[in-house]
Amino acid sequence: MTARTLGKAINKLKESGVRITPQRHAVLEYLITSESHPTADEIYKALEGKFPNMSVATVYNNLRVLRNIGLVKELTYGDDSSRFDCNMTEHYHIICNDCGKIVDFHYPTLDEVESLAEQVTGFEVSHHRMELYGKCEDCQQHDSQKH
Amino acid sequence: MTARTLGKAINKLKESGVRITPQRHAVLEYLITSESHPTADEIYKALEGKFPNMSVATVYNNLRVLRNIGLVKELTYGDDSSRFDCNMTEHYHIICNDCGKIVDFHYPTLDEVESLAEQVTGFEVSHHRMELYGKCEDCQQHDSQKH
DNA sequence: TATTAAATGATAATCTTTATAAATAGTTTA
DNA sequence: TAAACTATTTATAAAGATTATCATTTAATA
Repeated sequence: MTARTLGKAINKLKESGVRITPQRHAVLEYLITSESHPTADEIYKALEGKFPNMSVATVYNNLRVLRNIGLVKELTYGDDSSRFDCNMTEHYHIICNDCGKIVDFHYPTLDEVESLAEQVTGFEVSHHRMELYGKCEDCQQHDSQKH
Repeated sequence: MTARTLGKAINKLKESGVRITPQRHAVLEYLITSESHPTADEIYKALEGKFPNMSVATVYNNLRVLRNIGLVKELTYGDDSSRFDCNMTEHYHIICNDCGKIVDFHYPTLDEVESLAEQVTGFEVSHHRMELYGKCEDCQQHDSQKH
């Protein structure tokens, strides 16, 4: 399944006229196979075995390229590093306040909020972002074990 | 009205056992009177007339204190500087992609999303954030004038 | 007013991300 | 296939926001 996804993604790269370098391929592959939402640094560290000479800038460059093509979404949270998400089906995220885990959360897109906002504010709405925050099940268990 | 708000805020500071220094008072006052959502640096620059010796660190320190007490909300957006919001009534924000303007947008809190997320993910949800993005009326006009 | 803990100011440090520029390597074309 | 053309990579410096450190100052209160 991920192999197929990777193939599709690479086709999209080719169509966009983007060169497929080993480093780029590896970044993309890592994003697709890892089920997580890694930071640029995590990707960098994960690939330094294969590419001991790879620069951090290369990771950032490739993430920007992938994002511009629309293969990757960048999740930004204040000071912390951005995280990158390769799952392009529409979904929201829920984030653990304690351990930082990010879990996908499917919910119908909030179109009605967007249309109301257009009426009220006069903006032309392009998109929205929403995240939920809370405590994940693991951290809830850790808590209950302490008491 | 803002005078009253400022008074209330200062009472809350006193109750919390937080000292009211001239700098802290000025930061709070600026946040309340300015209808905008300033960055730390904007506050710093706005107050350097009154406090030529004030350190940027002082602005950050005070913003952290005010946030911890619950008088101020920090709005974080990736790389860009955080913005600080003193309007503690529940509301969302809509942000202009072109000029960065942030406008308050009132909408009933999305409680049903939170409760559904709890069921689906097993998280204990504490809160959520949502922002809308688009083009504000000013920037729409600028565009139409160009064509 | 004297005391004491908290806050300030100056500065250095940290951390993420971007810019720069020379070297390298895909891709295209002859 | 080899040469040529660029995009990409690498290494490094730089930028920008925020935090840490620590000596100095100051607000609160007894």
